Amino acid sequence: MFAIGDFARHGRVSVRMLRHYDAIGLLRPAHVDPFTGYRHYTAAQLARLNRIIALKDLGFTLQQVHDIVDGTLSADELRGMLRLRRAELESAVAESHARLIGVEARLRAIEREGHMPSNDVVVKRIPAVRVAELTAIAESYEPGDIGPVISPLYDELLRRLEAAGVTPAGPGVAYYEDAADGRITVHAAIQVAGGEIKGDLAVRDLAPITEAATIVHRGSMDAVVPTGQALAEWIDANGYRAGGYAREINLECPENRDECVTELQVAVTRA
Amino acid sequence: MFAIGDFARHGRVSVRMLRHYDAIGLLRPAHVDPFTGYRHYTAAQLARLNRIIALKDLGFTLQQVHDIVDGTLSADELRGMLRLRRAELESAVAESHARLIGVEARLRAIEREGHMPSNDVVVKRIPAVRVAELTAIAESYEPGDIGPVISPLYDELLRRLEAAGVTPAGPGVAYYEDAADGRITVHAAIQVAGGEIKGDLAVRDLAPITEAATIVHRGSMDAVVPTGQALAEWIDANGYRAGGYAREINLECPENRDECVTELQVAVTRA
DNA sequence: TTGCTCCTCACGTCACGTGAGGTGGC
DNA sequence: TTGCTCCTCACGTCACGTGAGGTGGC
Repeated sequence: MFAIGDFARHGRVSVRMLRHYDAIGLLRPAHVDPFTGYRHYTAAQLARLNRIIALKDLGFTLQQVHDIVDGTLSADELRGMLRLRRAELESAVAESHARLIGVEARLRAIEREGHMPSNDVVVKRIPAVRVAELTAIAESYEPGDIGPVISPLYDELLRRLEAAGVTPAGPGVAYYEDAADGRITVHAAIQVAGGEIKGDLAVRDLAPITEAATIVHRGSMDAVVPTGQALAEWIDANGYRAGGYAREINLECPENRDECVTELQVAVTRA
Repeated sequence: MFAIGDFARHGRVSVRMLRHYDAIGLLRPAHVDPFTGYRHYTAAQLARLNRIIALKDLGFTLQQVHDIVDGTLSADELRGMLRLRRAELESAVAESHARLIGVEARLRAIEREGHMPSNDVVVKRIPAVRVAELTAIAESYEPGDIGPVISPLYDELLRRLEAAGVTPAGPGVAYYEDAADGRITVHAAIQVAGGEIKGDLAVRDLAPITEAATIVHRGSMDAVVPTGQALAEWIDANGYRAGGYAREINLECPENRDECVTELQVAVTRA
């Protein structure tokens, strides 16, 4: 029989852990003195303690350890738990690795520029969104070619929405597709509620994006190029690959165009 | 200006998170209605939110994010934080990977044997320990050759300790080294307290073991071979390599030799 | 009037670490 | 008598999730 301190020493665990395992019923002392409350353990219980520690070291919760050690799990259920744990660990490795890539990219950036990049990229899921839209063709993806096309498109879109008695349900969304001869199809869209829309307007559901790299651009869209470039560099440095043109979410655009706030969203996949 | 719900939607965070960031001073709303307490955010604050989320996604704590975003950290301090984070992430990857190896080893064992191995191996640090000991030579590492050598050695050791007026400070420790011609030096040792020991006894400090794979053997040491084998198999299946013979810690040995409890400890390194 | 959004507490999470305050045996 | 070990609470950790209970504007 060992006192709790000796047992803890042999098992390389803390006394507090043994008390905790007692409290949750995972490892009850072989004997407890009814007067003093002192716990006593047998050497044979060290095997059980090792079993517990070994499973805990695999990352199982104490509840799971309890189920495995004392539960009446079939071999199949055990296999299932181990497979699940394996999958979780694979994700954990992948996630830590992705973070590592991100930290290393920032370290390189700080070496290059002397400070951290001030404009931050976030990867997130974008849900599907219903929009009303008008489209037109622009000569190229240059801001100089896009601006003159998309501005009147939005003016017209808002006019028609008003005529149809519809109030936008969210921000404007501009997006782009390749057209023939290197030209670009420009979509001037705005979020609307679920129902039907009468009048001269196309209603579309934009597909959700599982993983979109996003960046916030502040100022006129005429000056979006450096922001777009920062986004592209981040995507490259963090081991992603961009798929297509960025969506532009017009979050706010007051009188002064230099105070507009736009979010760029581009679908990405692991390179 | 966005109400908290809209701002949360655009930022893909929960309303609760925004309230939390307000509470800890990480992201204060641009405006709070003095009557209703309603929080309002500007689109421009989305850039700050993204900055926060991006850093959080690298695994920094909110306190660290706070320091990075608002603190007056020099480029050097920033570099230091990123390097530390990098090191932490490297360990995290290694740890998850080691766990993954362990889970996979168990899955293979369960496929092979239809159930989980019942005898569990734990890797732990063994601190240095001071022992008094006697040594002798055995013909081989076979239990049949070891037993007859070590038993009288322990009898003699205990006799001499008693003669010297010393009480053991811990369990017996047997360990082994290669001698000439394939023979084995047997050390029959027992833990003693720090002071001087008079009399006919060698006192030695056994070196600590940084990483020891350990297993608990129950029963007579005559039947230790399968336990030793289970330990060796685990070491192999989990990507370690054993260094030398196992130490045997005699935790408990009552009259009935079949109820002895012994821990085997063998130094390991990553293969 | 009914939804919807917003608000402020406040508990729960997970596996213990870390005191506080006190007792029993050498 | 002084250390040492043991005991039982009970708070703190980290970043929110999740009700409970209530209010303000369309």
